[in-house]
Amino acid sequence: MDDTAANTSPTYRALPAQIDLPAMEHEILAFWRENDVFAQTLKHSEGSPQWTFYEGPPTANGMPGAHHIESRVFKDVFPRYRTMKGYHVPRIAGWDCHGLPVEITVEKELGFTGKGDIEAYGVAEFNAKCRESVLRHVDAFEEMTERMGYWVDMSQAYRTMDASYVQSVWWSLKQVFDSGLLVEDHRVAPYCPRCGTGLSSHELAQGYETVVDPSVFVRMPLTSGPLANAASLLAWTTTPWTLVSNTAVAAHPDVTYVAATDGSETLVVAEPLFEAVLGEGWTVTSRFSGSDMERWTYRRPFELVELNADDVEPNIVVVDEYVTTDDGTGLVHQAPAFGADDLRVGRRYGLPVVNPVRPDGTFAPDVPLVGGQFFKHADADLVRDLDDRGLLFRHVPYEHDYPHCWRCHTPLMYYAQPSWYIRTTQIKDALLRENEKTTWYPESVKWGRYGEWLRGNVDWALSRNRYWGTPLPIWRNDEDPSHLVCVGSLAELSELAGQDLSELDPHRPYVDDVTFTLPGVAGTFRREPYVIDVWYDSGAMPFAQWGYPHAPGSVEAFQKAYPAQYICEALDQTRGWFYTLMAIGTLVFDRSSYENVVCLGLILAEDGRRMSKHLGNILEPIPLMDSHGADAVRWFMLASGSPWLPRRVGDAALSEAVRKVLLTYWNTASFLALYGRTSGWSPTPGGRSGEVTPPAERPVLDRWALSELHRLVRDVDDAMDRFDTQYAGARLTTFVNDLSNWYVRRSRRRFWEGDPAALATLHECVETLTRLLAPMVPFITERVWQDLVVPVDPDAPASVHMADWPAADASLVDDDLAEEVALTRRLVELGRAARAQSKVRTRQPLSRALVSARGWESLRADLRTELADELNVVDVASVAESGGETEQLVDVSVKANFRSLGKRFAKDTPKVAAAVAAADAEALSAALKADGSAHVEVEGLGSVEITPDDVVVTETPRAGWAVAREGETVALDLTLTDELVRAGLVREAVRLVQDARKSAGYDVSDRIELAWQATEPMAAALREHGDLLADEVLASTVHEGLDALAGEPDRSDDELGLTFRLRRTTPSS
RNA sequence: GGGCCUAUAGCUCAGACGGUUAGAGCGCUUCCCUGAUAAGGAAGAGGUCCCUGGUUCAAGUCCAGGUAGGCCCA
Repeated sequence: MDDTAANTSPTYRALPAQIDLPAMEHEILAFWRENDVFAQTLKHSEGSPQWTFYEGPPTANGMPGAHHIESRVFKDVFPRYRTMKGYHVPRIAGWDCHGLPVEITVEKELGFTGKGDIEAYGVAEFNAKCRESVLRHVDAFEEMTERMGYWVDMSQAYRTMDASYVQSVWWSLKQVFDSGLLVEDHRVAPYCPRCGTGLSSHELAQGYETVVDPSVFVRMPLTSGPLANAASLLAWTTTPWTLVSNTAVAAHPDVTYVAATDGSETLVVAEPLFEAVLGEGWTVTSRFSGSDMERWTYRRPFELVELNADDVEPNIVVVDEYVTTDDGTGLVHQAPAFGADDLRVGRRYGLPVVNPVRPDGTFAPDVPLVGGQFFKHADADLVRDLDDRGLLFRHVPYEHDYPHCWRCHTPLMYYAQPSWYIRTTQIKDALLRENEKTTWYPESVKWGRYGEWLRGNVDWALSRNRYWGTPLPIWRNDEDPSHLVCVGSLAELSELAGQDLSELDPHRPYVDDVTFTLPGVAGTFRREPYVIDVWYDSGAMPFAQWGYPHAPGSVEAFQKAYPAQYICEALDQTRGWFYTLMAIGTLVFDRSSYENVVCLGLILAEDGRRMSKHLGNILEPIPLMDSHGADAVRWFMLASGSPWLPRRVGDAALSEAVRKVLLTYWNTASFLALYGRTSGWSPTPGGRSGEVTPPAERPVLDRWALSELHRLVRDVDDAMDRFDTQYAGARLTTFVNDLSNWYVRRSRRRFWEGDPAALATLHECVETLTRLLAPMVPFITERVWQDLVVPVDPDAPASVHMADWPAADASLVDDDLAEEVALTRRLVELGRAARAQSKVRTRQPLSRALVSARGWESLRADLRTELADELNVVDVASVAESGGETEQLVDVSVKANFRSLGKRFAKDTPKVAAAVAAADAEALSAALKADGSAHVEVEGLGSVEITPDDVVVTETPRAGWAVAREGETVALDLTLTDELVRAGLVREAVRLVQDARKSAGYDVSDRIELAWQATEPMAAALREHGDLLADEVLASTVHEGLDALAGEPDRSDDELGLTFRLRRTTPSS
């Protein structure tokens, strides 16, 4: 990076044509590190309007993967863009430290199987292990973060386990508590028996797995009602283990049920399911509604546990609207301990809650048959027993999605237990209102996946019977359990407890030990022994990252940074972080905490499958970036395919990004450096170019390049503003290609000659392009900035990432010119096609090309020259200009232009089109040319006026080689004169000498001496055009005859009859 | 069962406002060009634009209904 060259005037540093991208990136990383560039960009922008980004904290107890790169690229690119746009964009990293995942990792390491082991080990010791394990992979995350160029401040990362963070969470819970929305309730909720705790709905959402469960149809003989002892209810369940706790069978009050017999027995099922369940051979004997069946009694399937129901009769038919006839039998087995609906209905009928399953998921030991068995494992024995007793009607495997613990994969139970809830259902309207104000990318998530979720909102089950988490800050009076105190900070707790607890670790078990009394209140207050859902922690980060409102300065910091303008995570956070952020923001501040949210799709392996250790198709982040370069990976993530769709990442896709975009850009910059240096040119005063030609006075291609550049600036800015990196990427790719393969290629001669206008144009293009690319590919652009901008511009910012985002200069955009160049390039394509078909190689000059195209007449002369030069013809002319004998020389065809005709004729378009096709093409074309309009007879419409816009006229010369497409034609006159042949031979000779120069390793500016010997007609050609040859190959002297360069090796081409020698005359540097 | 997304060349994907020969890149074949390029260019092969119906003078594009796959949920 250091400039060792003692230049007399500022000039570019040399950019090697070949570049090792990963190696270059490591140099740039060192440069950023040494100069603290990220911190500088923040300092530089201080005082500017703030644009806030929130970092969703990853859990650092697992290793980072390729999908982490994806989200981090998107988290990086827009803050960089906004920084260049003049905003202050602080970015603070965070680590998610609490929660079940951490506990489970530690449990596994210690070989624990359940909570008993933890209690025995000691909660303090266990939590200390958790604290240690949670930051275990921080190094790996930091390494990846740095390597990929994700700028985020990790030095002051917030950690959700820090005392200030926890207290901030407490403060927010107290707000919720005070508003009456934090309440205890006894509900059936998903429960993980292994972890011994309930789960929230968003945790539940993480853990569905497809499993095969037994689907059983069970006979439950009726013991009262009209069918007593004559028929059985046929009930259906996929959880046979809950049959032990059966207390009722539910029917829908309005559904018709039937009793049907096959001659040997009579069964009751819902009429709509009669055939599906029973099949052939059954006859309906009676019909009744569900409500008719209410309170009929039946014999329960198992007598393994006491029902304990003195005042009510158990095992009755109950009715409720929730019963469906979608599947099963329309008769639903009820076990109030294990189903939310069951509990609700059971309560209505006063039915007992029978729960023989202990919190660890096993049946109580004293239960016959299944005592001690894990609930899921009991299915087999229970089903066999039913079968033995003739109660099993049918038993089939049933594949469905069943919720499992999102971390330990244990099947969940729906289990009645007391829990603390946040009544989010009561702020549903506010959540919908806040969602309306939020911009989602892609838009469909807003009212699709996420909106659905909000509309079906259920209360947030907040408490967990666990150890490593933010403790629930609620203390309960042991003599009056309804008397609760919610504590918002350690300071508050100190005051209540009458001792200084400001240094207390606000975790279990230490907070559990804190008790207090209140004056005039009997009893002692003890903490509710729960920790809270870890998702609450991350959703609280907008304020908790600052320790708001307790920490000094946190109020100011928070007010400046709430809400965020931008957040981004993968789509799986829809019901996770995206929800908890919005919910907590709305609960506490009545305002969502973010305005724009980008949801990213999955990153798949090259084989189209999810990356997993199991499949062995994981791409490790660091090796991936060290083989292709972080810029290539970033470009892929940002611009290849749609960010919100699943995408396959692999070597092929990455190397394409390298070749098509990064290297093409690099080579253009390298080309500029080469010729800028060669000609001693520099864009600043002091260089040779002191006076820069104003753009308007530069040659046509320069003006075109600048026009394209400024259209690009406009489009890319627009796209980035809409968070559309895909479109930005597509536009940038097109421009890089146009600049390199049209502007530079066509302008090479001017660069060889050191034309200041060309150099200035290319410099402006590369410099601006570099700034446009900088947020997306920060490494290669920094390198170009350091080598091509910093050395020549004393006012240039020290890093491209401190530079201003380019502003489009509308005055440089010339749409007419763009169209003319587009036409020229289309004609070039046609000409090249004609060349290829005619088998006359491009190096052979031809006398003329004939062109027919709309817009040709007004095509400016310098573009016609470009065309002639590119096609290597002496002259280009229009078919019409080629002589008065058009009729003899060209075929004319006329075709309707539907787009134009459709606007005018609508329904009649086909008729007009047919009339155009039927018309005399030559006459029509001639009339259009002469008068600017023509008439055709259309059936039913009479004479209709046709303008040139309404038709596509294609003129194809009958002689020569012509290629025509969409009304545009290029024809080549293949007549070769001796003169043309000699000119072609000279070009062949030039190419041979150039090849020789190149293979001899000469520098592009080296001068040579040349000696040749040739047979006819090559010799004649070289004698005639010797000056041209000398000029082209930088020969200061040309000798006919080889002797002048005795000692140099012969180089020859037999086909052309040429032998030559060359020698470098410039002293080699 | 519900919601959302996707379906275009062998592969990966573009296709503003509907316009009549549907494109690019990769790969394949044959050439051309090259004094920056790991490039560039021309031609060829390769398509029922998932299916069916509808709207329209005109549908890959708009509408409805299906099919298949993905994600998320019940």
